[in-house]
Amino acid sequence: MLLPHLFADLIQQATRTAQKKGDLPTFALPEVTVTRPRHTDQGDLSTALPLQIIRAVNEARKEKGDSPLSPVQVGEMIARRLPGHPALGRAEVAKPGFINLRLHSGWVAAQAGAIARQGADYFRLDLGRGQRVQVEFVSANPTGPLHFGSARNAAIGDTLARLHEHNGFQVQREYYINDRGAQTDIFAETLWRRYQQLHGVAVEIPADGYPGAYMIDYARRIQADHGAALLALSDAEAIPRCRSLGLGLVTAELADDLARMRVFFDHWFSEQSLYEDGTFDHVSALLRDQEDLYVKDGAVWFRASKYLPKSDRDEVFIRANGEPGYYASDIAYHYNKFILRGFDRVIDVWAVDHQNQAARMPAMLKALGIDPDRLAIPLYDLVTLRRGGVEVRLSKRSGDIITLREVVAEVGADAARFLLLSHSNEARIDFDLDLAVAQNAENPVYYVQYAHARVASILRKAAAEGLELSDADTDLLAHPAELALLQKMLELPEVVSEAIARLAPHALPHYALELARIFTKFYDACRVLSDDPADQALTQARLTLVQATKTCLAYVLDLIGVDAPQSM
RNA sequence: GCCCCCGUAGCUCAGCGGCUAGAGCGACUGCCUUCUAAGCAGUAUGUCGCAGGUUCGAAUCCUGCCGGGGGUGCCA
Repeated sequence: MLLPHLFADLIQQATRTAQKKGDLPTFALPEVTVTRPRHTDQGDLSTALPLQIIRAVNEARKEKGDSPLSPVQVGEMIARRLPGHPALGRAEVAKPGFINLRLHSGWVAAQAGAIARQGADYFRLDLGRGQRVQVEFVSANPTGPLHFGSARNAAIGDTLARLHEHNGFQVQREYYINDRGAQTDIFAETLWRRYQQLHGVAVEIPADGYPGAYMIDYARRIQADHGAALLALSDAEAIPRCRSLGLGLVTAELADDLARMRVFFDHWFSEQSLYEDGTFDHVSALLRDQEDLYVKDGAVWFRASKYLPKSDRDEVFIRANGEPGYYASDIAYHYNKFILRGFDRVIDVWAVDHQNQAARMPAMLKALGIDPDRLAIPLYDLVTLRRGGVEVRLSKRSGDIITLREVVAEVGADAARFLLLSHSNEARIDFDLDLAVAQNAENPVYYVQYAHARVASILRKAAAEGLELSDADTDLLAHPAELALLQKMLELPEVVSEAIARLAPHALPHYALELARIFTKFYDACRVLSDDPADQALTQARLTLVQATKTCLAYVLDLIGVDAPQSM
């Protein structure tokens, strides 16, 4: 249980007791919230409950003819009735009407031993209770290399997946391949023309084709595998062939690019397969039977307005040209996710330019009989890349693109992930690549990694001196720097829980930085290893603390997919 | 026009109802015979875009305005 929840329970019990004993009048209590105050002199955890209930208290007292109480008096009445708990230390009531609670320092110190014993399990929560969750992310069109914007999607999606799989969910990472439709057609034709050009055929790529040099690379690879064999084919035969060969090349490349960011997918899902295995037909029939489809202007429309009372807008299901629109694919796809594959929960990670599309998803889910709350769509803003202050366009159609691969090669997967995850999803990321590289050594990610390397170094040295981690007397951990370090570790489950609830991982790198800073202060203030035999017990206790720190740092770094080095 | 996001220290950004607004970078001053100085200690810096409102309490919620970005039915 999260510490704020535990303490909220204690406060609630105390308040009920105060009511039963007649200190306070009886009335319905609001939900008790306990928060982490900003300043240490305001306790480790704090609640403003007296301020929230003061009106109800005094109204009830007035009816009985009693004089009004101050929030501080109410706070004291509650604080007096607090039940005992090993984690609970002192409780004090502060000025306007806060109850500020301290953790019991002996209990805090003992957590060092618990963490060292249990490892990362100490921090894990069973939020999912085994629920199956799918995280679908990146899913960029398979028409070329990933540009740097996709790196943000990759970092967010993968970290959301890691957060879930460490905290009680069964997770599947999926990449949705848009392997049908106009973009794929143009991609296939461009590839075919490039292939022909390699063999000296005087043809041009389509006017709206893909001009990037990478298309020539793909053509070369087809040439390497098949020589001139395709030249004998007609356009009608060659283009589908090139589509298939090209998609194979691109998806392999996508997987390779993403692997360089430590992102690995469990499943690559083909949009086309929805049309080949009958899912689309089945969903169409289903909607038709529900009278959710109608014809207008030569197109077939889905009656979305029926399911979204606030909207009178319907969606094109099948376009006038007979081709299903993307919304149709999305319906079939989500039918597949929820009904055919039975995920309890699905997370689609999309960029903000899909905001309207995201807003329309609940309509289809309701039509399919699926609770819309089972689908979550975190939206993140775009990444603007600059080089020497000049914006570098990431556009896929411009020919000159900055790829994910290039940037990762330049700044490294660790720095890239840490940086991309440090911003809230809604914030646009705008950074200068030259600056990022120039500041390489000053990058916060290295500060965190350095802290981990120092921790590892101490433990290595201790092992070399024959010291073994054993049952230490953690009561010896009483230095402010030691307790501050433990306090920070104890906050981690709250950070994780919040990140999952909001589908927003950005607090994790910030937390990692804070933890690293507090460790480094401890490192500076408290010598761990000592030659003096008289210090043996303290050394043991501190080694336990260092081991706990290693566990905690490594776990957070694992969650954000950043390496935890043993040395630097 | 309408909808969504952003506007917090010189820069990049956290904080999004709680009691004295933070971090990193940058600036300035000290600190390496001791477990990694990719470090530590200290100093300086903010009308939290503007104006109202709600609340015991607002950077945080509501309304309007200003500035930036995105979206707006047969592309995805």
